[in-house]
Amino acid sequence: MAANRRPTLADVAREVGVSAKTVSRVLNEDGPASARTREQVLAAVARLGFQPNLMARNIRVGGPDTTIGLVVPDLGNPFFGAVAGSIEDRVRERGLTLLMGSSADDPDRERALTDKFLARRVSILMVVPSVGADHAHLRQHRAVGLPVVFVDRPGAGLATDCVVSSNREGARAGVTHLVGYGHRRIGFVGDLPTRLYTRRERLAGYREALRDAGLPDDRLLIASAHDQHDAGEATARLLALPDPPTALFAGNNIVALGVVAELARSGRKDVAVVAFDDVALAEALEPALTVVAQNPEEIGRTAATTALARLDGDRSRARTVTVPTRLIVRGSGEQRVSASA
Amino acid sequence: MAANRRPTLADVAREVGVSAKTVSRVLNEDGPASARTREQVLAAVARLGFQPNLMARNIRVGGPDTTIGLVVPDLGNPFFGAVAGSIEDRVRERGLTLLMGSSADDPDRERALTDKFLARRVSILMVVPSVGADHAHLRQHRAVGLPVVFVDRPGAGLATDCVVSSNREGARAGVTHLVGYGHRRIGFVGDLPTRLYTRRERLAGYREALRDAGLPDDRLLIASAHDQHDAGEATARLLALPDPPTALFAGNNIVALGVVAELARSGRKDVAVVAFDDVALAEALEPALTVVAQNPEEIGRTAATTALARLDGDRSRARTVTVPTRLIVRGSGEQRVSASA
DNA sequence: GTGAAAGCGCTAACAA
DNA sequence: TTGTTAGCGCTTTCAC
Repeated sequence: MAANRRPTLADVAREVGVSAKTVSRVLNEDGPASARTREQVLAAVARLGFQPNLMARNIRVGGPDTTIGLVVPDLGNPFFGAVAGSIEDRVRERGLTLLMGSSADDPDRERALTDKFLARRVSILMVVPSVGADHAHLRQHRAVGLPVVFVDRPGAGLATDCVVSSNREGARAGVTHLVGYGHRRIGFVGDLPTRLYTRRERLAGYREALRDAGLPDDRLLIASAHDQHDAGEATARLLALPDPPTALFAGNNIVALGVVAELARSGRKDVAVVAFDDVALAEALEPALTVVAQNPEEIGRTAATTALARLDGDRSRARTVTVPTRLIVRGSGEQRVSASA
Repeated sequence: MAANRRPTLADVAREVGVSAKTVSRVLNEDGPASARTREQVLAAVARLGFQPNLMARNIRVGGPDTTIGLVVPDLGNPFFGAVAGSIEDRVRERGLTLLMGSSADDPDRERALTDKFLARRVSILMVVPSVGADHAHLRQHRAVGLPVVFVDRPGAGLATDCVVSSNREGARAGVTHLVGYGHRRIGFVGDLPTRLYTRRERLAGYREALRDAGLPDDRLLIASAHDQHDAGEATARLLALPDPPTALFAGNNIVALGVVAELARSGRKDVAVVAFDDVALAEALEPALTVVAQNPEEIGRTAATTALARLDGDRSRARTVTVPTRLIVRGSGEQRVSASA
């Protein structure tokens, strides 16, 4: 019960009868040390259960901490989970540890998190920027050598490295797939807010595909949803239109869940669907869900690689890397337009 | 380009013409400060873009760092993502930040992560323990006041708080559901390794349900898989048995994906299924997937609440909290046994 | 091969 | 209301 304090370097030194510096030397394999001393020190360390205080070390050494700060909108979203896992894989070999937080797409929460990360002197800062967040304040940190990377979306007010999916091209390919099966009225169910980069890009890709096909862009066919439930309702509303869509394009993984669930609920097998971002069990649906798959592992890896290069002194211009998406045709896009139209 | 050093408290103090302590006071709203001084300090802080070094502060204050270390097997698994998000939600109000890492269920990686977290003097340590990991080394830290909580599985070699799902009861309820529809040969597809706590508990629940129903426990009906792909193959093997199961129980979310995908691939609608842990789109499958849903949010919340109570001085005995599961009947468990048997 | 002293950036304790 | 001194746990620097 005695809240005994943790042993320090000095405790170990005292135990062995050497100076603190000697212990430090042994532990960091810095400078020389006699075999005998080394042995004694190591024994004492084990005996006392000494664990060096990394914060104290960092303070003295002055360099950045061996952590990497990552802000995502939602830890529970599998897409961001996959990105985070990929980042971790890539930076682990460099001894970096992940400091993570979720912003809920709230600029204030994002700012609070990045401020905390900066106060901890993270080695690298990665952010999935929230709509409305400004990142001008990060400029000074970047200037002092902190790599800042935006992930999934570009940030505002700061020119720095950025890794995104090929949202526009992907959406265009997905919608073109639907057009190819004769659909002329294709609904778009996007996420919110409408100013969200991914939403805008994917909508733009949708519109490009329509234009390519000479189809009109009917605003009535464009819906939005915050979450899976809303996406289901938006789907129902679209299908209840006087002149309803015969196909739907889902703007992200969460929306896709809602769209697919609603079609299943209402037994509408006649509506073609393509979703942006892959979802679990897509291939087990009937029909199996055709998707524009993102590559979260590659996004994470690229972001990490870019940041590490900066850490190693890469001073080249900020670049935006676009990670390709891939149309995975599984069937749901192939419902032909019925004669009713 | 000049890798100028970051401003320190002393820089701010010099800029204003006061002592470092005064700046410290203003920033921490410690002690008094004249309106004028406060104003000047704040202005200088903004002008220099000063951000206090949290590590230095922590070192001096001596308490634990305002971080919480969390080790999960896989950041990309939505179950652990949901747990992590829930923990973060709960501890954010206390100003704690998440330090996260994935162990890949490897005891060495787990140990490396916990050691790093301990070296950072985390306020709380939460671990989803890997099979084969020993946690005796954590005892001394717990003794010094560090709350240690095992999540999803009990740890070995250390009696401390633990939060788990009602694995056994849940599995039993799920299998009983299948028994209720006349199934006498029910396959179990579990995860690996077989020594995994959740695997063993769920298998035990499965066996209890069989025993309750007076059904034999046929070892041939028990399969294992590491990942989704393997689970699909295991499913195929089970169904290819001379006397195959008419129903399957999937032992976790990943296995469920494989089982369901394989049944879809082979067009086997006659096989009943119940899965442990909910999966996205379960309700959109045909038939919709009946699951024993876990409650990752509640698991995370409970783990966090328990740990915070310890931080606040709760010295009561270590307790294991079991978070209830819930059978969500959606249809896939209701395929009746065909006459062929 | 080892140690003493100084200092990293910050705050506790005591003055003034 | 403000400043001074000392020291958190560690490493750097320089001496021996």
